[in-house]
Amino acid sequence: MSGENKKTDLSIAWEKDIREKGFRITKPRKAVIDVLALSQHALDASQVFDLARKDCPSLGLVSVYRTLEMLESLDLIQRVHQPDGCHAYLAGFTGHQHLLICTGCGKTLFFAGEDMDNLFDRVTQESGYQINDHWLQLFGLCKKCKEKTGKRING
Amino acid sequence: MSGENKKTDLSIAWEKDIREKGFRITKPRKAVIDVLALSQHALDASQVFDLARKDCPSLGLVSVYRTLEMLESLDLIQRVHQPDGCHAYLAGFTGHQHLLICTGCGKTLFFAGEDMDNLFDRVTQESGYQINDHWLQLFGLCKKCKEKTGKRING
DNA sequence: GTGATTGCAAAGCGTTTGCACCGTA
DNA sequence: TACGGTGCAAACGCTTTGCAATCAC
Repeated sequence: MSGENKKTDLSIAWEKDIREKGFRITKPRKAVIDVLALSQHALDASQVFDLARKDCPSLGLVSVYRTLEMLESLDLIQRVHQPDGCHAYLAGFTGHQHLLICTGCGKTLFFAGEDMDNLFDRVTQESGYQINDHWLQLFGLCKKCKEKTGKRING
Repeated sequence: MSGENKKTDLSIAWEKDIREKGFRITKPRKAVIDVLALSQHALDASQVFDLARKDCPSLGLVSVYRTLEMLESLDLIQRVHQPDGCHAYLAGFTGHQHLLICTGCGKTLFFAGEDMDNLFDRVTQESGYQINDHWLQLFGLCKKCKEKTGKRING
């Protein structure tokens, strides 16, 4: 489960990556990067804005959008699609989405799914399609949210 | 592969369903229903609007939105999430998304994926999450689009 | 110093709402 | 006939763009 990495390392690595690509590290960008690198939740622009303003009160929403765009183009974050929206971003790019998302609190983990090759082979044969990419997302409740709903009458 | 059903039957069944739920069948609704029931592609509001206007020139975009909302609430269509957007709708509700989408022409098929239980069990044990729902989407090229890109230098 | 980056304000775009008229049942 | 449904126009919210001031390198 790579979603439990130490995230401080991640933001340092990102800054290095960003510099090497010719972009500058600024205070607004640092604030946005820290928020995303530290979070295990998919966050939308507005949520990143609110959280990052604690570190950088002068931050503008526009800079959040522009930083998200940059980080996505560098494959440092990816857009996450959920039933209630597709405008949230998550740190950690794996090339394709293998996500486990808690519908209670939004906590998100990546997982490996190597044993899907059989399914892909079968669908390829049955459909005649050439499969190039895939998304696999599981929705459920994390341990904490499971306990909460178990203890309450109306979760 | 249920994506290859006879779609004319589908729109008749939908109209029955809609009437039974207390909604009226009107010309604008018929036009929208026919477009969705006949299409094997996920279509967004604007695409449905353009296609349905051929049958019902007076149709307004607002009615398209309202009809899409109604059909989704009746589980007759579902929203499809793709890398380039999540505002398209597809006929045929399966309870969860098991889709095979052509990135060339957008043609979409449903497929069965029963043999994913092993994966779900494994992820449940490793993560402690209680998995309630899942999306599995494959992206690739259908037979026709595969041939096209094979024959052209720049597809 | 210089050019990338910023925040603000305004524009843009897709979607929703208010309302008077229309058409189905 | 009654009221659900319609199209238009306006409102709305999120996102992008234009621009002068600012800041990293």
